[in-house]
Amino acid sequence: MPELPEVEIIAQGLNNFLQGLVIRDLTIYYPKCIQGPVQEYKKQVQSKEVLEVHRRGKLVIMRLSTGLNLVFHLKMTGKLLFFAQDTRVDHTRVNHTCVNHQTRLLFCFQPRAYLCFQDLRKFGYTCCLTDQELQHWPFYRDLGPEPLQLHHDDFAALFKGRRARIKALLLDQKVLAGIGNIYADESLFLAGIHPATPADQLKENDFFRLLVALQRVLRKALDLGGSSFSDYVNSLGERGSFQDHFQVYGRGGRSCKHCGTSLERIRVAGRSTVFCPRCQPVR
DNA sequence: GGGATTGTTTAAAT
DNA sequence: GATTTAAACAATCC
Repeated sequence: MPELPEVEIIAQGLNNFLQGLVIRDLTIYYPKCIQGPVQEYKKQVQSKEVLEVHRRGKLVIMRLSTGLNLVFHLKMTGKLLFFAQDTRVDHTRVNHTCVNHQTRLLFCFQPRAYLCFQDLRKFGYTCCLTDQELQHWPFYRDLGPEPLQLHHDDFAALFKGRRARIKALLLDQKVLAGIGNIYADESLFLAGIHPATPADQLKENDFFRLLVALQRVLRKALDLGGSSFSDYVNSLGERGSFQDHFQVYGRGGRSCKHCGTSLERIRVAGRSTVFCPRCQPVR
């Protein structure tokens, strides 16, 4: 469930730790997490230097020397953990935080350090793409704008003439990049907008409040180290605390922190959706 | 063992 | 054709 704030924190951490390091070895425990030919992936990353690590949408992108990009999508339960040089590595994969039963990949760097890709659910994946391949990859190419770098004029335009429910569009990575179930529900609550409202029924003022709410929620989550209600941890294995500030997500049936009304749980765009019928009325 | 979990893709419907 | 919705899929936990 890492969404924009969690992926951003991971990418920033890895940028600090991995910049300038050279990939010396890669151990593959679960080949299916690699998209494309596995041996080619291994060959491509071998001896490459990490130039920089950043986030785009929910993707972690590690820029390597000679124009290659190591891309990760963490999906629900993916983790990217950094281990410094003095970490003991247990290749038997038993009861060890660095290499355990969740471990799918282990990168070994020079100077000695490790990057461990763990993923309980095995939905996460990685691929190695040239700059050109990355630009032409449909998922990457079609990503919508970054919510934190968006101006109010451009925001309303994203929804112009669209009848789909506002939450479905917030979750659509082609409309807006990086938003998932948590931050969609939380920002709609803060903006006082019912998640099932057709986008074309919203007024200019609604879009203004929605972008303010969205950016406020994302920034607060970033400040608090992300949401760790399940298994998210940053690149050092540390939990965030934004889950302690959820207003609606995962709180169906409990009372609204603002007005006391019982929060409702419905399905929108195939996903569990919680909202306050009083603070977010249908209009 | 069925249901819930989620982000994304694909197919079907409008 | 474009847009929208629903179903399918990945694997695991409870």
